[in-house]
Amino acid sequence: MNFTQTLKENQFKVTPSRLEALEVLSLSKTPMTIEQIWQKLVKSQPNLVTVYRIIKDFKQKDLVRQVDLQHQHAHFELSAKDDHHHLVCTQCGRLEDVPGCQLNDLVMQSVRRSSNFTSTSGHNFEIFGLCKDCVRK
Amino acid sequence: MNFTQTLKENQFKVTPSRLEALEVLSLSKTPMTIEQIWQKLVKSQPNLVTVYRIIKDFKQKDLVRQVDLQHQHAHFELSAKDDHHHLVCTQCGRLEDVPGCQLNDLVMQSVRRSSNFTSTSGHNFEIFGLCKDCVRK
DNA sequence: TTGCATGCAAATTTTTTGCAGCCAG
DNA sequence: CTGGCTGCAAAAAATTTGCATGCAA
Repeated sequence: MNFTQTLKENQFKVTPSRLEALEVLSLSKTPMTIEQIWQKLVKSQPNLVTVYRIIKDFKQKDLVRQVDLQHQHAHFELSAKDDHHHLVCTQCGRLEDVPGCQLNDLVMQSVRRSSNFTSTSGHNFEIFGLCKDCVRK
Repeated sequence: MNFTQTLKENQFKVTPSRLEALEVLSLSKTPMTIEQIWQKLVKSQPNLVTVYRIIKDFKQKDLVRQVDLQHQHAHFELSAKDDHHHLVCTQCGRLEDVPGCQLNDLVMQSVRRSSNFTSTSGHNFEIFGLCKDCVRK
């Protein structure tokens, strides 16, 4: 993927922090917290505040989506990634991706029946439970 | 519903704040923030910190589920309420319930295919978009 | 009476804001 | 050049913790 172009298309100036943020997110297999993203930004080394701002702006433009794993912080992942869901351990936070998304019909149906909404920008689907390690304890 | 019994079954002492918290949650049509719950606790008038603790304990025992509407704070609703989903306006936070839940098959299927999880305690499904009022702007 | 519950104050943690200087376009 | 971008410091917001007292069981 061409990150420079992605930024330009979304009316962002092309800066090292933004480019590296996109790179880091694209390389991550799991949703990341702001703090985690920040620690991976080894080349540009921006201020933590800047990371907050970058991700917030990305979210506004739907470049990233926010995922709530109910484990302290908000997590973020690239919207461009395939739709998928998450299995989350309520005890230890362990995370597993559920590949594919069979929710599009349901999403469209829900919107069609809604009186207040006519379109959607995305959706979240997380399944919570205890992972096998935490079940044992 | 008998709130006293609910508390006893979950090894909680029966206190005015806890009883009223259950009552308030059961009367609410939408998920509430800690702050909103606190403001509704007019009879017991507990400290805000106490509400944080009560809801945290309830969540631990799966009496309430946490819902992330991506609008500043975490929201909570009674687990006992029927499964349903939410349509959330990313602009103004407007909320609409999507009644019923057609996800049980998908949840079970996901767990069956998972290598790390064997059971679930719940799931969240939120659809984000712009409500009709915010689309106009 | 005994230990969980609560209030209060304070500490932590998380996120946002203001402002000056910097740099991509 | 010029307006958006960033760093730094500080503020604000959200949540947690410690400890003394209170009250349900």
